[in-house]
Amino acid sequence: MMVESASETIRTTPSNQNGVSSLSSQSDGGGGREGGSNGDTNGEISPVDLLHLQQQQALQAARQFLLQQASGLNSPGSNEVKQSPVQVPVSMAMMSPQMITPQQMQQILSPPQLQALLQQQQALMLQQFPNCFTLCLLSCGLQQLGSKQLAFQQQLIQMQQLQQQHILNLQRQGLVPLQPTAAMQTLQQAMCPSDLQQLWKDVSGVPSSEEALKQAEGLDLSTNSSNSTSAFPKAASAHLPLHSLPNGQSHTPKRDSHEEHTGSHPLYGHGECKWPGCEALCEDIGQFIKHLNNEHALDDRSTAQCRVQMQVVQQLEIQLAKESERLQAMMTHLHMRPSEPKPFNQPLNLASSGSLLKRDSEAYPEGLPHPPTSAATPITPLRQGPSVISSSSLHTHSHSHTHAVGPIRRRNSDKYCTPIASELAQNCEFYKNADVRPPFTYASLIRHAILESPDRQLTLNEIYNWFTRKFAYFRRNTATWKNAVRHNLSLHKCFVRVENVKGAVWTVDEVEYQKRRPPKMTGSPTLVKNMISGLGFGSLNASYQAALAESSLSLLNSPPLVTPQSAHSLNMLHVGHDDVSSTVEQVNSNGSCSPTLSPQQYSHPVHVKEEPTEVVEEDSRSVSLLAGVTHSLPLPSDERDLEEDLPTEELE
DNA sequence: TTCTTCGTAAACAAAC
DNA sequence: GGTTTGTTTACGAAGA
Repeated sequence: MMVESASETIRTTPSNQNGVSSLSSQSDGGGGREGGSNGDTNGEISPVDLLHLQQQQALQAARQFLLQQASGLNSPGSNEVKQSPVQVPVSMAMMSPQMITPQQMQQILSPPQLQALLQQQQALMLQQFPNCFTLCLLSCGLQQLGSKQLAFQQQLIQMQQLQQQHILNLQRQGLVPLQPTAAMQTLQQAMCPSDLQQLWKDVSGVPSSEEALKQAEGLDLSTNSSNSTSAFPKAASAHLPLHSLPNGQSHTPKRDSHEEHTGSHPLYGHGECKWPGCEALCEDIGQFIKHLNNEHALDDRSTAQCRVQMQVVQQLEIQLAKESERLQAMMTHLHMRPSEPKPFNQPLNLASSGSLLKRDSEAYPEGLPHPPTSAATPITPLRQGPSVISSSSLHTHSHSHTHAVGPIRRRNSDKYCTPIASELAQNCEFYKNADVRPPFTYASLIRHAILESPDRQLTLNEIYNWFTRKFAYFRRNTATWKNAVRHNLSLHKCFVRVENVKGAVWTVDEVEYQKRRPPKMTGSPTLVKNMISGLGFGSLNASYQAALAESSLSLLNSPPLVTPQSAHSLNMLHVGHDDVSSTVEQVNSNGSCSPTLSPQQYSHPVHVKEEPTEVVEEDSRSVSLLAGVTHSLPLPSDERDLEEDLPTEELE
């Protein structure tokens, strides 16, 4: 029964809808409900501007190619260029009035400026993704870049179409006398053979001519594509047909038959040729193969298109490298272990979408909730695995049973997720509108809700309201999560129920909350620090480790706080996973839509609006509560508060 | 393998 | 009597 119920929950969960499609639409400037707002909030570029920049980039790339070809204008090959006066107007008409011709572009901008524009465009593309992108990079490493690359490639396809149209147009006008040899040289000069091959596979999904030859000869090319940063599975490229060979040979029958067998081809879909700017209708894969061989053989035009595409990809790779370096620097700064090269075909957290996402939660270095994360994985890391952010986001877990969300979320929250306050602060809009389960435990969320309130106390109903207000996810299945909230409130000693005149309110006993953390990490700051370094940052969540190290350092650097009496408590305060967040928050949280709490604030004694009518409990809860009540006035965080709060721990 | 944590479901009681 | 609130137990999944 439980299983069925859970399964039903999963089935009815629209989490998948938050996946790639959702974010993709954002990327496309569709202005989805949420995504739109995010984009507007974080990006300084509108979809229209982005499109315009893309067009400019496409033209820029084309222009560069044309300039290179210009040197060989007098070559005899120019005679081979098709000239169709009639087609010129047509092709021109296909171009958006907003587009700027290469000539105009040249008049307006200098090559360096154009190049700078290109770079800028690339950066903007990265920024196009909501802040989750940066967050994902931080929390999940680069693993989700693969899915982002997909998004980029979708944009590239659009750019390709523009590029090809323009190039074709120029060719038809006789402005681009392509010379086969020159074109090939240009290609070869652009990149080394291996890169060329990789790009062919990564970007166009078409094997390079060289590789094609090898494949035709039955050579094993498995050695290529080192750490495939491509979002395209190797298998896909491996099955790519050889549309043409330098020597004029066509693809091998074997491959052909395979293509026809599988009926799939990266350049074929919906009965159309997906070659940039082609869209030729092909009834079946066989016809498509013929079309591919006839129309998209290795000629000047195809080479030019490839060349342009390569430049675009190169720029993206450069940008990726820069962002990677930035990430490394950030992680290093945050005491995180520099992430090792990870396959980019793994989803970003938050959401990661489906097919491309790995189900292995381990794939996420640190999860982010990346909820907002990747375009491909809008889901939270929780459930769908995807998520992701959880992102899910992150992974497409085949959660066929009971726990649609729980376990996954929990692990993510404890091990991989970024600090809750930071995460919520940075992605509050996302969670507020996207039906994505937050990658945090109920306890963490409840605690955050309570601590976020002015008086550090909330009634059950207020907690409910906070959940529904902050997370779209909690606007459904109310019976389930509300029960879970109540269950957590009752179960965890860190949540203290205080009777008011008006009723009962719930507060947080921070000390108790922190005590939930692994006992191993308690001890002297030095011990903690040593343990962290001893672990080599390998067995713990990077952010967690970083926070631990950070806390340890902060403790060491805060003599007033470290007293023999308080050392133990302090440790506990700084060991909690959400403390991690708290600690890290201080480092990371910059702009946020919701107030974030510093560790001191989190551990600040609760101020109960009205004195409890009676304190019946005599367990630690009551003791802690009394201590909290005693300290009443919520002052700004400072050492004194923390110090005063610490003795409560000794009472136990 | 065992223990712990977490999420979920459910039963139950008291208060509203 | 119905709903809300709070407590408790049980179970399964996942990770350490």
